[in-house]
Amino acid sequence: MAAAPAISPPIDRVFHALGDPSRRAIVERLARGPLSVSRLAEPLGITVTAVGQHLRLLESCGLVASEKHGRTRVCRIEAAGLITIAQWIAHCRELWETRLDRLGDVLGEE
Amino acid sequence: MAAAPAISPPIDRVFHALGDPSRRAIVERLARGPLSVSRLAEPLGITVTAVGQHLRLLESCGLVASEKHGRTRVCRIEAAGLITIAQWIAHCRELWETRLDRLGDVLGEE
DNA sequence: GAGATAGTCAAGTGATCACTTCACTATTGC
DNA sequence: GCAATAGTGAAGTGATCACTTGACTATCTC
Repeated sequence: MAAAPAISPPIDRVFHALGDPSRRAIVERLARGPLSVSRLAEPLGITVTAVGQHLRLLESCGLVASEKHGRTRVCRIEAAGLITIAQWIAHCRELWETRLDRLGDVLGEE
Repeated sequence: MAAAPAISPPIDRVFHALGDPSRRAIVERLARGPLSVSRLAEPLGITVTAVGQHLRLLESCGLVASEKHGRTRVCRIEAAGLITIAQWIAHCRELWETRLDRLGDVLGEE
């Protein structure tokens, strides 16, 4: 066995999703306003199929939402995914600052 | 050709780095205080070699720093990487809010 | 100096990734 | 109804990933 990296709950998927430049470009672009799949594909230099695959992933981790209007799928940004990672960063910062506080206490005691 | 996903500047690497649960655990753990390589490996259930590989990646994108003291490598968290992604999120939020503002203007005009 | 301890290097492996192409199914507009 | 348009599904491919093992180099301790 080449080993398993443990389970993959949402937060993994969100970071992983944003680790890809095409997907990050999609999110950034949708932050400016809703777009169709083919519109999203245009500047990326990849096929609509590939964009569709990225969108499925982005939707699955709360970074994008979409709905079909006729034959067009309209995509828009979804805050949930971004909030997830913002919270993780905040959590880290908290741990870090708590530690600095404790360190300050110890130094203060002397 | 199976296509290239474009260039990979720091921000890609940071997101990619944090997409792995072991690496995220390392960062989280170091937020509580500095640790040696083998201490980091202990709760992860992977070899020190693997941890060393993760650390190299984490260092290369400004999430961790380390220095050798004798035969031990002491690792600590580094803010740069986290700041990078926090800024990206802020950038997205800005785009999104600007758009909402413009939308508000348009609606207000009528 | 000898033996344990801490980490590193090189090579290999199976799994996953980011794409592709080709065939197909809605819709839309003349 | 028919052709163009918008998207989806399945299968395949090369590249990268997250690990491993085994051999090696410091460094510390007695």
